[in-house]
Amino acid sequence: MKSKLVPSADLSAQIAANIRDAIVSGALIVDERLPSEAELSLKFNVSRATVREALKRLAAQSLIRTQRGATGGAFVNRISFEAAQAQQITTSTLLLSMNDVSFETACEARYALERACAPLSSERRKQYHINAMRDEIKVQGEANLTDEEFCASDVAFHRALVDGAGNPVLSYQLAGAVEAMQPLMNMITFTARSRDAIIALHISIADAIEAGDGAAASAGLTALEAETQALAHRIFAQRSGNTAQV
Amino acid sequence: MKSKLVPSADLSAQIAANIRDAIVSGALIVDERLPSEAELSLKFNVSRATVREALKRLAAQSLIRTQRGATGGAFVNRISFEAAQAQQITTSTLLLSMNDVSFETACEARYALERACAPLSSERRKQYHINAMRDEIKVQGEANLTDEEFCASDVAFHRALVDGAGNPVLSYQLAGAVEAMQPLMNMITFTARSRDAIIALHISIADAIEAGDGAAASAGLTALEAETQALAHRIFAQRSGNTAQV
DNA sequence: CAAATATTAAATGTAAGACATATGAAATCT
DNA sequence: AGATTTCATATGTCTTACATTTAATATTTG
Repeated sequence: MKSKLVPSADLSAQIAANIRDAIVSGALIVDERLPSEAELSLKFNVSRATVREALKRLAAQSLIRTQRGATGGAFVNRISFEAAQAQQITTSTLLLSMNDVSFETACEARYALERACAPLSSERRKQYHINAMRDEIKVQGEANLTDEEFCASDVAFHRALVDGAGNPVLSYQLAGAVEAMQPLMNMITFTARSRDAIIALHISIADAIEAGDGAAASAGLTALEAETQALAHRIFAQRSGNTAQV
Repeated sequence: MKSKLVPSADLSAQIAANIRDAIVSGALIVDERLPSEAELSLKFNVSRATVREALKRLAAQSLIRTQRGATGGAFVNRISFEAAQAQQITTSTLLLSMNDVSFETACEARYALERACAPLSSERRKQYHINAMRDEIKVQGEANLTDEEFCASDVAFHRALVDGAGNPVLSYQLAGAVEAMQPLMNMITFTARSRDAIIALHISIADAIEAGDGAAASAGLTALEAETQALAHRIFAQRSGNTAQV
C-alpha cells in the first residue's frame, strides 16, 4: 500500500497529517482500530519511533486513544464536547495572553456572544439553570470573598446562562470565550461598590431569563458589559498613571 | 531539579502536561527556549524518546515549535489566530460529525453567533467588507454553480460579515461555527428557487450592514436562519421518507 | 586585513533492537 | 464448568547509533 506523503516537514508530522486526513474525511470511522505501530512503520516505511511520534500528535488532539495489551492499539476517538472544550479553553487563553488582546476586545466578544444566547436561554432554560444563577448571585454577595472567587462565581453564573440555551454547540463555543477571559478578569480589583453594581445587574438578568424576556436579558448584558468595561478602564488608567508619573 | 509528575498516565503525557502547565502559567514565556531533549531527559529521568513524544504532543497543539541545528531546540510558540482557527475548525467539524449533532442545532448556534456580530459589523465594517459581501452575492447568482461552490461562497459571505465587526476574538470564535457547518450544508441540494431566496436575504443583510442598521441585519439573519432550517427540514423529511417506505 | 572556505560542535530527526508491561484469549488443570 | 496458567500481541520505555541541520569558529586565501 505504502501511502504517499507531502514532503518538507518531519516524517512524524507528515504521517500524522495523513492519518488525520483519513479521520476527517471519514475514511477512518469512530472506534475503528488503526494498524499496529509495527504495521504502520511498514506501511509508511519509517521506524516505530517515528510512527509513535505521529500517534502522540494525534492523541494530543484527542483524535485517537491508545490501549495496551493483546487487543490493544490506536483507535479513532469520538471527540467529546468536554474534551474539545478543554482544549479550546487552553488555546483561547493562550491566544489572548500571547497576542496582547486588549481587555476591551475580549470583553466585547464575550458579551456579544452571550447576548446571542440570551433569547434562547430565556425561552428554554430549566429551573436548575435559574437556581444555579441565583446560587452564584448569593455567593457573590458574601463579604469575605476574594477577587478570584468572585470571578470564578461570575464565570459560573454566565455558564449557567449560556447552558440555559440548551444548545451544546453554543455552550462549547462560549466556554472558550468566557473561560479565556478569566485571567484578564483576575487582573481587576473589585471594590465593594463595583461588586454591588455587578450583582444588581446579575439579578436583573436572572429575573429577565426567568421571566422569559430575552430582550431584557440582552439589555442587562449590555449594561453589564458597559459596567465591566468602565471598571477595567478606570483601573488600567489608574495603573498606567502610577507607572507613568515616575 | 527533577520535576514531579502526576502518575497514572503515560510518561510522555505527564511530561507534556508538566510543560504545558509551565507555558499556560507563564513560567515559560513566548519564544523562550526549552532545555534540549537531552537535558529534559535528565531532568525528568526518562529516555530521549519519551521526551520527544512529549514534545510532539505539544507541537501538535502549536504550543511549541522546534528548530534543528546548533542554536536549535524547542521554543515556546506564540499561538497565532490563524493556527488556533485551523485547529478549531478541525475540532469543531469532527465534533459535529462524530456526535450526530443535528443540522438544526448547529444551524441555530451559527446564526445566533452571527447575530451577535451584526450590530458591531454594521457599525464598523470597512468598505472592503461590503465589497466582499457584494462580490459573493454576485457569485451566488451565477447559473452553472455547483452546490458546493454555492456553499463555499455562502461561507465567504458570512465571514466577511463577521470580520466586519473588527474583533479578532469574535472572528476566531465564529470561524469554528461557520466552517464546521459546511459539511452539513453540503448535504443540502439548493434548487434555483431556494438559491434566489437566500440571495435576496443576503442582499437585504448586506444593505443593512452598509446602512449601519444592526437591527435590520439581525432581522435578516433571523429570516435567513428560518429559510435555511425550512429548506433542510424539507430535504431531510423527503429523504427519510424515501428510505422509510421500503 | 578581509573575505571566502572548511571545520566543528550542538541540536534535532530517524533507525534498530531490546526489554517491560498490560491484556485478552486460549490452553490447562482442577 | 469454573478457576488457573500460559501465551501471543500490542503498547510503553530505554539504549545506542547515525544522519542532518545550523551557527559559530577556525582556517585558508586573495
